[in-house]
Amino acid sequence: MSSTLIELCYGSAYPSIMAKELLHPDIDQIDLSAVLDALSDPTRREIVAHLTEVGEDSCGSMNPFSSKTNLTYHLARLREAGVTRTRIDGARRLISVRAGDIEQRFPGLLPAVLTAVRAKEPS
Amino acid sequence: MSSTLIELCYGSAYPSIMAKELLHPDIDQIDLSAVLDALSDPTRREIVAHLTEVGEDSCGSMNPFSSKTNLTYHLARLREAGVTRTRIDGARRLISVRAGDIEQRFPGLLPAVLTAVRAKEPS
DNA sequence: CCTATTGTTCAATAAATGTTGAACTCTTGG
DNA sequence: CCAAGAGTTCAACATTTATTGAACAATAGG
Repeated sequence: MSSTLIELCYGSAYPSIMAKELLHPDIDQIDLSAVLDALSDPTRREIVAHLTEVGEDSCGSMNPFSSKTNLTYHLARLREAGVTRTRIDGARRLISVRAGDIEQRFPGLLPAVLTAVRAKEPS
Repeated sequence: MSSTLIELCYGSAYPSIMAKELLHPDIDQIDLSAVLDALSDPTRREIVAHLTEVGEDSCGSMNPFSSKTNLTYHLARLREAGVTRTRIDGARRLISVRAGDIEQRFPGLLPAVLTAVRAKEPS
């Protein structure tokens, strides 16, 4: 795992690379431990469930789930694990779940987790 | 989570309770975070995969997976999460996966994880 | 150009995690 | 009863976590 947050976010500590493109693992590099770890946190699961429902959402819209700073952390965790994709849209970041990729890599896993989340917390 | 290992193992720090009955959550108390957390560790996943294959096994037979001491820790983790059941058989402990219970509580979850484990490490 | 908005970075902190070796307890077979 | 085998407990440790507030950077709109 990267040591600094900037490396975790951009895959490099180079300032020149900032705000260009965020680091996403490609399908083959998605690691089961990382995914399960990402999904083992209740806040992150709620984020994933929410994103699954709405398709795509900005960081700011998800403030109810956690504080702004902490959200950055959790979203980085999800993205770095390969669970979500973050695309830059002006000043905002739009997040979505990489449902197809995760399904391709670990069939049945995400649906099972989402079923469990919905069972506990009805939408 | 319990503070001391003895509490984690027996649900109480009372020495008189030792070696009598190990603490297992019942189905309704099995927590998704705890299960995902238990399964997020590669060593524990291998243990679960192995147990799924052989049905039931003793602590000592699983030494290849980790050191004796560490095995106690990981097995306590799995048992406390509700993933495995440990029954005492004389001087030995026989461990098995609570596949039915987990399936009832979180349908599809364990099969998906096991499929992923097998895909990575062919038996 | 200013400023509000959006989100990130940094440093700090408290707690949990995985791992180890030495000492211990319990059970069983001789 | 005693020694060997099975597994646990304990204390210690280096890492990783989740969380916070203050300061920062980038963009969009007036």
